Amino acid sequence: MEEFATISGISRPTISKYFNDPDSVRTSTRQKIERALERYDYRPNVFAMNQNRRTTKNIGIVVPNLADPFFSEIGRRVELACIEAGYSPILLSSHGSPDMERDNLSSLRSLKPAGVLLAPFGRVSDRDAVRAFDEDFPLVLFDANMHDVGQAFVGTDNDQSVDLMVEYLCRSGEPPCLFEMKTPTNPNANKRRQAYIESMERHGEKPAIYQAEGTGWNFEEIGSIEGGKFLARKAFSTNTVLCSNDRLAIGLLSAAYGLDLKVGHGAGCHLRIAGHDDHPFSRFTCPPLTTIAQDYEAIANRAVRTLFGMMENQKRLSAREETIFEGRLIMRDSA
Amino acid sequence: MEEFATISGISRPTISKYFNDPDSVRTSTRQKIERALERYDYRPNVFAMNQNRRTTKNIGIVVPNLADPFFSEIGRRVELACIEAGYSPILLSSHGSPDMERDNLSSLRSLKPAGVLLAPFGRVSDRDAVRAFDEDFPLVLFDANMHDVGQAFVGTDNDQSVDLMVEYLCRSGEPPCLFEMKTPTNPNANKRRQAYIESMERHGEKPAIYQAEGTGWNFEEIGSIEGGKFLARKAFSTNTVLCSNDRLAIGLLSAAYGLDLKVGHGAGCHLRIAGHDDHPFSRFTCPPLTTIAQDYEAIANRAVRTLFGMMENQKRLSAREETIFEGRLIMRDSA
DNA sequence: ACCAAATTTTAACGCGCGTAAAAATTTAAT
DNA sequence: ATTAAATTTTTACGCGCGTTAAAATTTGGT
Repeated sequence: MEEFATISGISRPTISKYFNDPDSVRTSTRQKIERALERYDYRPNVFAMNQNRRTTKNIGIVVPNLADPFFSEIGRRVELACIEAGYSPILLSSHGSPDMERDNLSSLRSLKPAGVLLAPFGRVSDRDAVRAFDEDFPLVLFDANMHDVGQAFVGTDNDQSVDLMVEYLCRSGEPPCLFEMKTPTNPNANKRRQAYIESMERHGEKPAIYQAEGTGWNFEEIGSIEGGKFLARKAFSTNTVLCSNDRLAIGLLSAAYGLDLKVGHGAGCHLRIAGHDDHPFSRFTCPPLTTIAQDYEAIANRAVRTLFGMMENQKRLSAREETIFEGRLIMRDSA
Repeated sequence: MEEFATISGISRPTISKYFNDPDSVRTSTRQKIERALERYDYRPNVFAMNQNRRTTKNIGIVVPNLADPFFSEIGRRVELACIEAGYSPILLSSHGSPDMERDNLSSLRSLKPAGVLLAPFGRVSDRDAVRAFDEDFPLVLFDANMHDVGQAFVGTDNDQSVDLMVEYLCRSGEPPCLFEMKTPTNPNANKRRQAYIESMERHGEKPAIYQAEGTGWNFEEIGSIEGGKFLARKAFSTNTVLCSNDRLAIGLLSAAYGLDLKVGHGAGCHLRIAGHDDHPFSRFTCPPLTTIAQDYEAIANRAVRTLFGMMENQKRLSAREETIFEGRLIMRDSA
């Protein structure tokens, strides 16, 4: 920067000021700098900049698992929303491990982020670590809530969305049973189970829950193998299976196909299968998957807006802010 | 660090040495430090560390589009391989835009990465930017090659893999036509087309290529809509369609399902569909997709190994090193 | 041409750490 | 106990930039 200051004929502090905000210097000097910039490709070191700035333009984004298209999709949107606002997002995946979530938060500290968007694991997250982080930085949770942690939460209303799906399934055929993992990896699974039970009872139906063995993030495989066992044994009590998420549903669709069970809501179909989340590939399953669409765009935008709002008002929000968007029913052919 | 040095009773340079390599200090002092560490949660600022170190532990990883499961899968493996080796990978997605690829490389510079793994866009990458980066840092290309750029390339042998698939399809039924995008986003598409043509000629068959309109990264949608048009018009010259990649194939499967065309290699099937890449979800399509498996694990590991090798031998490799792994034929039900 | 306001320059310090050189200390070996 | 080798401490500088305060300059208005 010293060098560049010399050859551009401007003092270093002014150059520094320019890079901090080009409009903060006189037009004539700005032009001088920009002309020098063309001849001499100089770019300030962003980390050295951040070392002294009280506030950086860095935004941390942490998701549980980028290999899950749901998170890669919502992560992508959040990232783009930050870029659009002139910030430098850094997207970190915890690779399915709460330990790495802690590590990620920890390494974000050195970045001095202006704010952080976290989709936590939920109950298995390191509560103390998240809370400690929350003390030091503006923190917005999304997708999965954690009681009393983070200044704000943005997500989907599982009660509403599950109820909507149950309502539709009841109206259009047999009431659904629920297919989920016994020890769910997805942090929203518990809420959905609860929502399913309550909704069924409201509809005067008896809840029936089928839980797949297996742990980890290979939901399709679990859905296919464990769900296939239920199908083969004809264990499901109804012909309508609501899956806790689309990836399980995709696995179950695959198992049904292998067993020559025709899935769909039309005549001659053996089975209806519905999912939740509107996974990017759900439109292309065979048959296309009836599911609940989470409003990715709205969640991403609101989470980012909320964070930016917190960043502007220096001090913490007076009250924790929870925003939940309604899910939309996407009727396709599978149910 | 000054503070921590004081309370641990050790001088700052020694503390610094400890964090650089715990084994470089005497056992007794290491224990003192570690005991102090327990009482006083101190962690050095990694970016301040990197500011002066001639060599950091940072590894940059750049992929074209994390929303594509192929890249999120291989990115994930590369990332984990780096972590395992004690490095700090940072995974960047170019969101489908060559401009952002340039930006990503540019912002990686400030990180002073010990090395970078890049899956470039190929022809549409900013050749000069990549080459300039290559001058300054150890750079390994993977997935897509760029002529004479990067010190090494690791990928899949498209000639071999496509030939293998063509061979199988010819032996087991009608020879395949090729379904691809007219202006392919995937950097390997051109190689695969060429490989298809040559392989067909070697087998004494006439190549037939069908190109879908549309640009961007929504391959499934393009495969479904454009591929569906070909199917509806019965335009494909054979009953066997080799898709340039699995995502197109997934779209085409979906279109076939919608048209009530039974896909598979068994009796009573109208159509065979094959893909390429062994996309993480190809096992769960209906029917499961016959495809070519790229050896993700081998590619990821070799790319990382190669990079580490380059990082150890300070100077550049004498010759550019290209490693290509063979694809494996995965026979499932779709073809 | 003169003055106040706006801007830039000069000079200097700080961030959180790496690193180098010389001096002091500890350790291991004879 | 002596000595040499290994480590640690002291001291000081540097990285690439932000930031501040005072001094110098430029600008706009009249």
